[in-house]
Amino acid sequence: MKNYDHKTIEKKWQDAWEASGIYQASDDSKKPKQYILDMFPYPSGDGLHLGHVENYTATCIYSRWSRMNDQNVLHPIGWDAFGLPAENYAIKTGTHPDVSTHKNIKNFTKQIKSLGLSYDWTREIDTSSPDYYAFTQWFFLLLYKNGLAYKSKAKVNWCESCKTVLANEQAEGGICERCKNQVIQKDLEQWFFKITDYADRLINDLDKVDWPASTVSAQRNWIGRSEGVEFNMPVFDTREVISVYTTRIDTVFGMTYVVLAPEHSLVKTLESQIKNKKEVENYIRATEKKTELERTELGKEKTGVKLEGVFAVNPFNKEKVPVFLSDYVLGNYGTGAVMAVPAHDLRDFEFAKKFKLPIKKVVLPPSILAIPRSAEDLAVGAKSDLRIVSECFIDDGELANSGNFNGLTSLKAREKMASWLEGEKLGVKKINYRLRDWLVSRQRYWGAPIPIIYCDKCGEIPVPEKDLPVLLPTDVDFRPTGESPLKYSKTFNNVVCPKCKKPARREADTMDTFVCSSWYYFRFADSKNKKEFASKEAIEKWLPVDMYMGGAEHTVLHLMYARFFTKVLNKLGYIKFDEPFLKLRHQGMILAEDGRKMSKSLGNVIGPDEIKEMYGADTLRLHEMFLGPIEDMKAWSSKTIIGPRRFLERVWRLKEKVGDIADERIIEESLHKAVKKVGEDIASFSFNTAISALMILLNDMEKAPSVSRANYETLLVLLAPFAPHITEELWSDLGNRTSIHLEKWPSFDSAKIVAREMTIAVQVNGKVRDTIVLPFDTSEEKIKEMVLARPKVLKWVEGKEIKKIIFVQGKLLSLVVAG
RNA sequence: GCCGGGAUGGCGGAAUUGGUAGACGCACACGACUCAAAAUCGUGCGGAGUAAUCCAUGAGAGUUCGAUUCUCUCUCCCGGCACCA
Repeated sequence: MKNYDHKTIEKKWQDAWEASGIYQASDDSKKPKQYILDMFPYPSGDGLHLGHVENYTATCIYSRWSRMNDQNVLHPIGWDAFGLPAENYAIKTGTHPDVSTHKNIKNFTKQIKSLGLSYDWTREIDTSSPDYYAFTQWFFLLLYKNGLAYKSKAKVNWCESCKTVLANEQAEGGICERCKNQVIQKDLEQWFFKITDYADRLINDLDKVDWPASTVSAQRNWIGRSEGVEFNMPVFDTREVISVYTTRIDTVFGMTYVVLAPEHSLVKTLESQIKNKKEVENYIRATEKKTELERTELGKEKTGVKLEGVFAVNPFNKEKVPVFLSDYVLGNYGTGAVMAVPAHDLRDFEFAKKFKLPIKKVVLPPSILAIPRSAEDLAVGAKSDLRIVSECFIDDGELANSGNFNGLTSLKAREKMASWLEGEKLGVKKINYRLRDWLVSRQRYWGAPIPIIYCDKCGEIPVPEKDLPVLLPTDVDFRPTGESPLKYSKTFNNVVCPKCKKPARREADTMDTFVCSSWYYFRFADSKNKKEFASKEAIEKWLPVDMYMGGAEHTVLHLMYARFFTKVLNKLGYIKFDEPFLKLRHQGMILAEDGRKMSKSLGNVIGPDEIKEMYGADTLRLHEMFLGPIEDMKAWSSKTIIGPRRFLERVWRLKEKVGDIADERIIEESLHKAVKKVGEDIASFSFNTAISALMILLNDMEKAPSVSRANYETLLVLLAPFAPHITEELWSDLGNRTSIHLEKWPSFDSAKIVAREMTIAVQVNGKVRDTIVLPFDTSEEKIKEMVLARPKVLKWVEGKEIKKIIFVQGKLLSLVVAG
C-alpha cells in the first residue's frame, strides 16, 4: 500500500470484521461483563445524522477499549421502530409503515456499518416485529395484573374538523397540524400506568446512579416532591368540608379566600348553596373549552368566579372567607383546592388584585424585623378600606398577625401548626408529587396493540399470555376518521371472549412507543428468546447496563419510564437490581456550521455520508471526537476536519520510519505518558484530550531519528479504538495475522513517565521571574542555593528580606520578600 | 420565576488536592522544496512595548506567597421545567 486510500481500506475491513464476528458478545465468557448501550435509534427516513455518529462513535471507542482491557463487552444495536412519523408518512403517501420503516432500517444499517461501529449485530432487535412486541404486550399484562395499569377518563387533544385525536406533537400551540383549526380538550377513556406509585423510589434511587447532575435534577423536578399539610375547612352552614393542600401552612392566618379548581366535585355538591349558578356554569364551560396550553399560559390574566353564598371557615381563626372557582388551580394536583394567601403567594396576589380581595400580611421579612414596626407594615386589608400592597413577600420570615403563633419563624411555625392540626384531627402532614400517571394509549395505528378484550358479559378481559402477540392488522385504513384506526380492521376487532367464548371486541388503541423502549435493554441480553422477554440467566449475566449514552432530550421521559419498568420487575421479583442504567452520559448536540440547529428548512444539514466519502469514516470519527467535550454542544466544522485527516496521513507515513535500530529512550517517556493519558481519557469520556495525547505522541515519534516496530505498534493500538480501519490495515501490513482489535491495551510504567529533568518555576511575591531546568533528583537545599544565585532572581530579591520560601516538589519555588 | 450548566487568543478548545494560562488542532505569516501551484516539511503566532517589563481566563470584590481553579456579589449566554399551592 502506498497511499492512504480510505475507501478501499474501510470497505475491506468492514467485510472482514463482519465475516469473523469479532464484536460478538459471548454468553459463556468468564471475563467480567461490560454492557455498553446506546439509546437505540428511531429509523427515520432522513437517515443517520451527525449526532448519531457522535453518540455511536463515543460508545464504540469505549467498547473497543473495554474489550482490549479484557472485558466481555455487550454492545448491541436495534430499532425503535414504532412511532408517529411512519404513520404520518403512510397517511400522506399510502406506503404501509411496515414497508417504509424496514426500508429505513436497511439504510440505517448500511450507514452504521460503514462507520466501523463495533456492534454485535446478532442481537439486533426491532420493536415493530411481533417477536418483540409480544413482550411489550406481556409487560402491559404484567402491569395490569398487578394493578399498575388502569383505564380512566382523560383529556386528549381533539380536532373537531379532522375528527381525530392528536398527539401532543401534532397539536403544538393548540392548533391542529393538518387543518390549522383550534384543538380542544376532550375527555376520553384512556389507559394509564401507575408510575406515581413509584414516585418516592424514583426520587430516592437517583442517589444510586452515576448520571449527569442536570439529568438527575431534571428528574427530581419532574417528579416534584413537596412536603406540606392537607387540612379540612368546614363550609359555613353545611356539613361539607373543603380539603386544601399547602406547603405554607405558616401563612394560614393570611388566608383571605379559598379557590377550587373548576372541575372540583364540590361545585355539584354545593349546588343548592350557590346563588349565582348561571355565572358559575358559564365559567366551568368556558374552562372546558380551553386547551391545556391556554389554561397554563404564563403571564395570562387570572380569571375566576365567586361562589356567591359559599364560605369556608379557617380553622385557625374561625374566620369566614369567600370561595372562588379559578382555572389557576389545577384539578389533578393536591386536593384541587387551595387556601389563598395573597400577601405571600404570587398567584394568589394577582388574583386578589384582579378581584379586589383583601391582602393580609402575616409573615414579615427580616429587613422589616430590623426596623421598628409601623402600623403600615402590619396593616390588615379591611373590607371597607382595601389596601392593595404593591409587593408580595414569598420568602420565609417571622410570623405576625397569627394569634398564638406570632413571633415564630416560618420553619418553626410550619411544624407547630401542622402538629396543632393533627392534634385537632383537622389535617395531616402530606407529601405530594407532581408526577402524573403515564397515559399510554394512543389512538394510532403504528404501535403495539393493547392486549385487552371487551366482552359484554365478562367486561374487561386481559388477553391470555398464550395468545400473545396480539398482531397488528394490516387491513387498516390510515386515513383519520375520528377513532382508532384498528377499529376498522375486519380481522382485528372481532374476537371471542377468552372467558365465555361469546363474541367480543378488542381494545383498538395502541401503546405509546415509550412503552417499547422501556424494556428493550433487557431484550439485548437474550434477543431470540420466544418464551420470555429475557431469561433469568441472561439478565443476571448482562444487566444492568454499565454505560448508557444518548441524547439529552430523553432526560425525563424515556429514562423515567425505563426506571419505572425496572423497579416494577424488581418489586415483582423478576430481577435483583432496581436501576437499569448505572452510568449515563449525553452527547451534546452537533449544530450546523453556522451555529444554528441543523434543519431542512434552513438548508444547513450535513450528513455523515458525504463527509465519509471525502475523508473516510476514521477521519469522521476522529473529527467528531476532537471537536470538543462530548457533552458540550458543538458546531460542525468542515474547515478543521483537515486536522484529523492530516494526523491519520502522518500515522500512515510514519510507517516508512519504522526501523530496528532506534534509540528507545528518546520516546520512552512520551510513549508511557500517552498510554496513561489515552487510557484515562477514554475511561472518563474525554475523547478530545485523548486524541490530543495521540497527536503529541505522533509529533514526538516524528522528531525521533527512527521508530521501533514495537513502539509504532503501540501507537497503532492506542489509536485503534478511534480509527479502527487505518490501524487494522497498518497492523496487518506489519505482518500481524490477528486483528489489532483483539490486542491487549498496553500498560505503562509510572517510573518511565517521571522525567529525568524538571523545570522549576521561580516566583517572587507570586510572580514568575525565572525558570530553571535541573536534574530530577536535585535536593531542595541545592535548588534554593542555585535559585538565589540566578541574576534574574537576584534582581528581585537583592537587598530585601526573604520572609518565606515555598517549595513544591518538581514544580516551583516561591519566594516571599519584604517590601 | 425555579433548577442545571457555561463565559479562556482570530476560531474549536487544554489546564483539579490552588503552583510557569493558552496543550492539541484550525486559521494566519514567513521560510524550504517546486518553473509554478498544491501537498509536505520547518519556524513563528494572546495584547502593548526596541527592551526591561506591564496587561490578560465575562465584571467587581475577597481569601492566599500564589486564583482560570476556592468564597461572595453582579452581567450575559445555553438547556430543562413552569399557575404543582
